[in-house]
Amino acid sequence: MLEFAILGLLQEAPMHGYELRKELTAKLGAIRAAISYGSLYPTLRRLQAAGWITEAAETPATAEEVPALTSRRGRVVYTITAEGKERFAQLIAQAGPETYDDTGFGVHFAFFARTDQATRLRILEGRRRKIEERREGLRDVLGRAAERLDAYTLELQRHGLDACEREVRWLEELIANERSGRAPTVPQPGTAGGRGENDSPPPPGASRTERP
Amino acid sequence: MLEFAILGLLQEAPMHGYELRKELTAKLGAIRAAISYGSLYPTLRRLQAAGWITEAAETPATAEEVPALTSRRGRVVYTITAEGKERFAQLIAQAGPETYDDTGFGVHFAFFARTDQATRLRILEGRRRKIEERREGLRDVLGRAAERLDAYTLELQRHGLDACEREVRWLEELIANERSGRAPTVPQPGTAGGRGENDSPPPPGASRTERP
DNA sequence: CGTGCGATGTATCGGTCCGATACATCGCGG
DNA sequence: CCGCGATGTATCGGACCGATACATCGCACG
Repeated sequence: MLEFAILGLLQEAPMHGYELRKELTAKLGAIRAAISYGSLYPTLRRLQAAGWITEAAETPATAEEVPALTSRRGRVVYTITAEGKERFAQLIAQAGPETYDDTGFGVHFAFFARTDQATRLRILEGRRRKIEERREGLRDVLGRAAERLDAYTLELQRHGLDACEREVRWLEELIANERSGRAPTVPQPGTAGGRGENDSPPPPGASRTERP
Repeated sequence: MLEFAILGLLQEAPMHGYELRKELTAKLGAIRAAISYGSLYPTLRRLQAAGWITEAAETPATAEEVPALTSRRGRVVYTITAEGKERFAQLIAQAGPETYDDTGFGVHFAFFARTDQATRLRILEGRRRKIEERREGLRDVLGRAAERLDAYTLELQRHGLDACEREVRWLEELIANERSGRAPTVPQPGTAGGRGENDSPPPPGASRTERP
């Protein structure tokens, strides 16, 4: 999952670790708290070993002076390679069952702008199916096993069931929008600034591995 | 987290691993998919090593016959010890920051029937604070950084923000109920059977480590 | 009559990710 | 001038997951 997110982000610009974490947190803030460095740095090393990103120590370019004095620990800037872009495209195309769990779906959704329409539709429907199954499970428990559980546990299930129903409705809307070929619309310009002119998704069919 | 859940469940009845997993899945179905055996069995071993549970091979009692023939691999039944109950009570009393993340809160909430009212209140308020912070973070991103993000990412944040607002409202209700000393009421007797006579929480102050 | 398949049941292994921790530099306000 | 918060890189132990292996039981289907 982290691998996917990093490859996706680095296609927008080269970054160093700290920056990567901040961008990741901003982009995925809705689904996970904050990426730990304990996962980030090992993953970066793994990606580099696989040849999907390259690591370049940041030197002040044309400054051969002050060579060893204090030896400022340079920031390490990571850049995605052509193989890395291929890998990212491949990860999108695969979209196995882990794509439908909470985290996996969220991360994939966050990079829908780099995903072709057919795959977007497939992922949305896979997620919907999964949530529907969870919903049925909760309904079963609330219906059949209700007397075996205490009031708090039941309340938790009820809240979970509500969230499931809500998400299914949300997914239905997104799927309908997707089928009609439109970008996700802004239904409520209500509270926070509903400025509408955002990136529109790439035209369906275009591969779109270059950054804008 | 798993440790806490296992100790909580085993206070209702001794169980073997498979059963434990099923009960765990039923009780926590709203917050996590299913506990993996890859976590369950090592945790059971850890709990046993710490002396919080005991392990007993299930023998057919008064049946010394058929001693070695086919040697049916007996199920292993786990029982909580007095130290285990103490440990559980201690885990409830601590309630650190990890109690407020999604999983931690869910698990603790599922065992609110074994938690005293003061702690329930503390956990609910801690959770509310945490969700409010997440909500503010999402509002910031949607307000300030909106033009830097694509339409899909924004839609994800909007959905996340909605979920936060919803959860805060839910928590407010629970907190109000808790302060008024009532068990969680059933607001909607709508769809699934709203049978009301469940466990009521233990009287505040009572230690309540015995099973009913 | 057998045979295969789904439920029950215990268990390990590799890998991902988190939380705590350590350490260093920089700019700014007190 | 001193501390403190932001920036920045990095490791370590531990929790948990997903895949896998293996064994028994009962029942439905041929």
